[in-house]
Amino acid sequence: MKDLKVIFMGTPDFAVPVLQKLIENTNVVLVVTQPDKLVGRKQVLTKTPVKIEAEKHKISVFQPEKIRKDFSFILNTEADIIITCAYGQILPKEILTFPRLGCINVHASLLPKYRGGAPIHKCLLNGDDKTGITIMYMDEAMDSGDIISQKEYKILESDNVGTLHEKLSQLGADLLIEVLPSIVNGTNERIKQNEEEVTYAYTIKREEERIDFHKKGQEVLNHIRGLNPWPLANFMVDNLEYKVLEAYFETKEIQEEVGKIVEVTKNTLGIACQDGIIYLTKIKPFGKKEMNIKEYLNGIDKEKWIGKKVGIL
RNA sequence: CGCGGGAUGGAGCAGUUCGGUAGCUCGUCGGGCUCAUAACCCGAAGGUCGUAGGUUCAAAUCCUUCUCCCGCAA
Repeated sequence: MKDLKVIFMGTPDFAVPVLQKLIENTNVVLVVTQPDKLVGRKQVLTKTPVKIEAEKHKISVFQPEKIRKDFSFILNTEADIIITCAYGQILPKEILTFPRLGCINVHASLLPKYRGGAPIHKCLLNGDDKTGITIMYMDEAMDSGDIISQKEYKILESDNVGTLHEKLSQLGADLLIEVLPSIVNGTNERIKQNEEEVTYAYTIKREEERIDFHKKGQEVLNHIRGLNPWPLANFMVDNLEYKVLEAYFETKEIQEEVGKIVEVTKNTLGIACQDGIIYLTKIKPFGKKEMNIKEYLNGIDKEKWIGKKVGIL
């Protein structure tokens, strides 16, 4: 496959293993990625992870602001196939119909479940026990094209967004290389997505990060896990935001009001939810670094914390 | 120069408004109690209060500089 001319389009860390595998196995002639952006408090102009990887291998990089309008450069590049993975922009029809072998996407869910930008978060938020990777043809709508191949991944108790991210991106890269020969010689499968089973995983909104203690304990834990290590679940106390990294749950008869801090001891901080108490174990208070709950409790007046209401704005 | 929070013994914090001997909760070490303990009691060590300068009889505290950490917004 070394003579296969590939244009790769992708942006974040998740796409990097895919690019690496393509570089190893094919001839990547061009990498398309999002424009460099000013990042962080110091507003440093930062390259995307995909761009950094591409430059490492001296592959030319194209960064259109809006690929919908600015795509002639791509059409003038000689290529057999376009492969995308978390690129971040919708491709215009002109590009989709351009390469002779088509445009292929690597997506981090078992389509038609979780079309969209946050499939990894979503499967954890929903407490799914499995997810996976889909290799698919692209069409004009988002993640709606025909499926070429899928691989399941059984979600472990210990997985969070970070670990799943890592595993799925590796799995995606491997699966792509596995099916690529069949795509090249036209023997691959091509399965339509069942429109009745479609669900969406939109990018997480700011409001969705706040913990809702009206829910059941298990749902709260899913919420915490499904946003860890990014962007993190949070709640408010006295108008200060606390992010939650880890917690556990105990079923209990609850008389207290939901969202109230019902237990503060040397080692534990418990908040009432619908069917029990959520005990926080690792948090990150506003302006501070992340720490074990025990450390934080050393510094607060425990008496005053009992009975406080956790704000659900 | 996008907005804001922070830096105080090993950890987490208070003290800063209104300058006047550096404190709390833990941890560590030693001792005691106990069948035993992550529990309890007694004692000890450990800090030039992020950096540099200024004001003052006197600065963690007031003024200025710089560094580092964190959240938001992009």
